[in-house]
This record gives sequence, structure tokens and C-alpha cells, in this order.
Amino acid sequence: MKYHHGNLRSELIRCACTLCEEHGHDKISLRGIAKEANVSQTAPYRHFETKESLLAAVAAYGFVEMKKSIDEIVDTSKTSRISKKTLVDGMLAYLDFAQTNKNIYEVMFGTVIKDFRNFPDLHGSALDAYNALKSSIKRYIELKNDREYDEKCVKVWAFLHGIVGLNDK
Amino acid sequence: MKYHHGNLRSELIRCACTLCEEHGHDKISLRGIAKEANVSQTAPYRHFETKESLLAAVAAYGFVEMKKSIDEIVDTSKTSRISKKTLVDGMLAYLDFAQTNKNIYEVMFGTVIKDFRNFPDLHGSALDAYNALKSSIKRYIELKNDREYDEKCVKVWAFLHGIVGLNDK
DNA sequence: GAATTAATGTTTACAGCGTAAACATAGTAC
DNA sequence: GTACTATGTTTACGCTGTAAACATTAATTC
Repeated sequence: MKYHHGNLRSELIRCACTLCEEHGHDKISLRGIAKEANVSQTAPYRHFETKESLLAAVAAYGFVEMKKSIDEIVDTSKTSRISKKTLVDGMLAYLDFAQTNKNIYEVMFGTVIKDFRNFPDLHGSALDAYNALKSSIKRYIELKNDREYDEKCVKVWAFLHGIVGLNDK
Repeated sequence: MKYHHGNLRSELIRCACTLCEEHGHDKISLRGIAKEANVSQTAPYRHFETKESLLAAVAAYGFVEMKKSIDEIVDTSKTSRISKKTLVDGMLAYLDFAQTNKNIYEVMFGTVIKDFRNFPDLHGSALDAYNALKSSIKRYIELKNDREYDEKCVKVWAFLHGIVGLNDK
């Protein structure tokens, strides 16, 4: 085995995602992730300042995948009208993602990461996911201005997020 | 100082609530709580099987307080009609409680407690809070049967919970 | 009321955690 | 080739949840 891994950073994120989804974010340790990647327990510190910032990368990955899920139903690059069914399918895609990636979803929306602004990548990919939902709303109803789309989008997102949060309770 | 505390159990819950609301559930330790209550670090184990079950008591306390908050606006023991404003005020009471008790709310709805059914008291007080919201809906609109009230109540709760969850994001 | 038992406290111990510091090795630039 | 930088390892520290053994007090039994 060679001393330098080559692409440890992305490998760590991959391992973290796998272990997180398998056991939950509160059951995984930096040491366990390092072990899974076959490196020493402190190797992650060459790529991530803290455990939180590795989990921020996990969350960022989650938002990218979430956007993909929505995009597969409603192509956000287009602007033509969509049916109510398609809009609802997009929302169901959100719920399906949350259910399939329960533990990563928890990292994305829980209190593990205290402030998204500390992690620009995460902040960016979260915004992308938000805009995917907003775009699908734009293609469904006509509103006066962007502000109104934001208001509608936040309501929809809150409802969806609420359903996810109350699930199994 | 006497050897036996007298009412350590409730004192521990009180300390846990205080420290939790002050620092967040992920920043507090059993040892810290024990120290706050002026007992040895393992004393809590005479009253709680695990840290999780002490936090379950914190969550239960939260639901009791939450029900109180709603009850103060909409007396759930009565059945007379209420105005839309009163209903909305009840919902605002929910949001206000969540904001004021941010960290305890996190314990109530987060993944700290894996399964409410492991903690009958918690399960009961959560149900009481749910029924307080449901009662206020009953006093506002007339629906066909209890099932429909449940559907409506879940939607309202999901929306409220979603708003709380997306706050500061 | 003394003896026994149960309840509730303390002390000690252990393995796992995040992470800081010192050190080792490998790839890059001149 | 030599210096520098990036990226790995080893070691160490204080904190954590909690198990086990022990101490003290309260409750129960006779």
C-alpha cells in the first residue's frame, strides 16, 4: 500500500456518506470513517478542519443528489408549463429522497451543521436545490414577481419538510 | 450536605432542561448535568437507564409546556366555536414556543430519542400536545369525522414544524 | 427496637471520542 | 539534487457514556 492515497478527500466523503446512511450521523466517528478509508485516525485532518466540516461535505452531497431527484421529474433548465401532476410528482420526489436518505437528510436539515455560511459549497448546493423546487413552481403557476415565488416556495418546502420531520412520530 | 438528595430525579430533569436550553443537547453531558445537581457523575444512573432516557424526560417536559402554551390561547376543555384569529394565535403560540425553547424543541423532534414508544411518559405528553392542537381545529371548523380532523391536524402540524425546521436556514 | 433488605448515593475503571502536536514520507519547483 | 510543500502516521490529552464494586441511608420484617 502506498503512503499517499491519491484522492483521500473524496474517498472520505464517500465513506462518511455510506456510514452515515447506514448508522446515522450520531453513531459515526471520524476514527471509524478513517478506518473505513484505510487511513490513520488523524488523516482526515489534512482535508477537513473538523468533523463538522466533513459532515458539511456529506450534507452538500445530499443537496446535489436532492436537486438531481427533482430535476429528473421537472427539468429546471426549461420554462414551459407543467401540469399539476408533474408538480406533485416533483414534491413526491422530494419526499422520496428524504425517505431513501433518511440519515443524510438529517445531516442536511438538523443541527449538526450550525451555520451553512461557514461552508460555501454546502450553502451553494442547498441554494441550487431550493431553486430547483422554485423553478418547478414557476413552471406551474404564474405569479407577479420573484418575491411571490419565494414566498410560495418556502411554504411548499416547509410543508414538505414538516411531513418528513413528523414521519414515524 | 446529606447523602441522600431527596428528589434527585426531578432535580436532574430540571438541570438537564436548563443546560440543554442554554447550550444545546449535543453540547451537554451526563457528567455536566450531575455536576450542576451537585452529585457524583454516576448518580443519574439510579434514576435514568441512559442519557437518552434523561433527554426523553426533557422532551416530555417540553411537550407539557407546549400544550400549556396552546391551552393559554385556546382552552381545550371547551367546545364552543373560536374565531380564525384565535386559531391563528394558537398556531403562533406553537411557533413562539419553538423559538423560545429552540434546543428543547430539537430534543422533542430530532433524532436524539429514537423511538417514543420506549418512553411512555413522553409518548403520552406528546399525544396531549397533539390533541391540544386538534381540539383548537375542532373548535374552528366542522368536519365529518375524527379521521378528517386528524388529517387536517397533521397537515397543520407539518406546516408549523416545517417552518420551525427551516428557520435560520 | 434490632436485623435485614432495598434504595440511592460514591469511587474507580474502561474503551471510545475529537483533535492537537510532533514526526515521516512523497511529490513538486528550482 | 536540494529545498519546500502536501499529505500521511504516531502519540498523547482530556472528555465522554456507562459498568462494577462499594458506602450509606431508608424501609421492612420480626
